[in-house]
Amino acid sequence: MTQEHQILAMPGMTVENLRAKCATCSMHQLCLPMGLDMGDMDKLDQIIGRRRKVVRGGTLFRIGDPFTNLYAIRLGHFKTYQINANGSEQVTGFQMAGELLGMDAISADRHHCSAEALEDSEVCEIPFSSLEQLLRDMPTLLRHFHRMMSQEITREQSVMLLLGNMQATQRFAAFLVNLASRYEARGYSATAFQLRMSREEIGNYLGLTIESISRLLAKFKKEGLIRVSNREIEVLNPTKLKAITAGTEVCN
Amino acid sequence: MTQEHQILAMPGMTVENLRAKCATCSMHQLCLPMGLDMGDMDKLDQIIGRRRKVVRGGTLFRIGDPFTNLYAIRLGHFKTYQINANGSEQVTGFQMAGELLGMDAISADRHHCSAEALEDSEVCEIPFSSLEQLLRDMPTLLRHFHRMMSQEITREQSVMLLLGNMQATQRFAAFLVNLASRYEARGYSATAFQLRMSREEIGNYLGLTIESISRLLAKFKKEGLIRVSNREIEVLNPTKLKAITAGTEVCN
DNA sequence: CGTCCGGTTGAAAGGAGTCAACTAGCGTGG
DNA sequence: CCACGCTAGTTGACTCCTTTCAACCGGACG
Repeated sequence: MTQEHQILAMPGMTVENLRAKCATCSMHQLCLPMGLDMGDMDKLDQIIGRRRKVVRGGTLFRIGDPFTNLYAIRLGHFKTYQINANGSEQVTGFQMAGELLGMDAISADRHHCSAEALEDSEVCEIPFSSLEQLLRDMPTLLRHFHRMMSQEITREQSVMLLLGNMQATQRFAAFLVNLASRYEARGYSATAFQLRMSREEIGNYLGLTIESISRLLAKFKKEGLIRVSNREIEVLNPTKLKAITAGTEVCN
Repeated sequence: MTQEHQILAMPGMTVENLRAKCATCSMHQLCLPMGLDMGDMDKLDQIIGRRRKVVRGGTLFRIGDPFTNLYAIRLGHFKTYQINANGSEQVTGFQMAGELLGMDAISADRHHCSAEALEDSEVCEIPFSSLEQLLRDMPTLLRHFHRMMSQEITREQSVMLLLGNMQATQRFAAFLVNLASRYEARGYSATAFQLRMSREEIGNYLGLTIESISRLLAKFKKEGLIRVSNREIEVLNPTKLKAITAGTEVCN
């Protein structure tokens, strides 16, 4: 059952309603499966601020910016990164349409990372103070918001696992498997997709160098696991890729 | 200004009140500086469940356990860890008195990591459903809760940075500096403390082997940065340790 | 007194990084 | 339209940091 089907299984939900709502803001895509009814959705609509386009390479927010909004990605891809004390970057994540940005900023009212668009993108601004007010009257939304924050925590924990005790091959396999499953959850192909980020950004995220990524790509290609052409990826053997990720298959 | 001073600067707060409240649950220590008044504190008291003692080596919760409670550490130290698909552990954090455990479980109603006591410890159970109910009526608490979740996100991001682009020496320095600052924030010495975790657990957390930790300890000792005796640590040169953490000082 | 466990130290091995040369694709401007 | 230069990516050779393997130490405990 795809996410769309889950959404349509909601009481009172029609394809037209769904289209109309989802067109407004990806926050709806996030909220619909959680049991929000149409009345709740309308209230949510009212607090959602303006849409904002961000061109490829443009920044949505920077480290240190005062925190006022969360951002729901409507369209496109982003990366978030931190800057080390010595000036070096660390990519902390890649986000796609339907995901929420800026939750790390709540703790200190300042953004702790920067967000940059990997392609021309569009977001909805969600003024956090309005959202928090709304959360008080809408238990379902409150619950959902907490789930989203918690999900971000678990996501980061799995990256810690990746960086903490996986070898290069396993890390890269895990990266591809993760991307594939996220595209699949959004109704796109899990076996053919485009990398929106550069080799350098992938390497930075995985704690590897650009050369290592290049070599791993070549290796997977040689072993018949994937087909690669520039940033175009086709997964030929998802099972084995998952086995490598799990550490079942020892890759040499 | 220490945390205790901040707390005492709150209107209507006396040393006795503070003692009484903090004795009940470390959640109060967390909440007091955030502007909760005494009435709010009492309401919080009412939902806080039983205290629970966990002996050294005992587990508070395990991966896969159904999620019902958050836990505020009253006393002692814990570690949280995940299990990889191939069965290997990854320590995701060390928690001390005054910190909150279990927030990663909200997203899927199951715990995503296990929590084990590093010494005889005590926690307060906070039934999450009651807490969420209370959050609706107490904007200050709601805000505070969101801050705590967000703080966990930023904490993990800094671990990602540590694992993603720091060398062994820098990682270990960062680990010590982080511990020191947390003890300081709790009113303990920032220069002399005891490691509650084994070399193995430190290594696992930092993505290094037990031997590497041992060597780094010896190295820092030789360079006059610290004094070590078993698990007793004394920081002799905090400035240089911070410089190594920051990557300013290149350590050889 | 022997054994076990946590920790230390040394020597060798290996995986990823660094350095460097090279290729391909793409936009610009003559 | 082609040449040029720029950027992103690839590939090879070598280096180095951390791991691995192994021996050893010392305190706790039965």
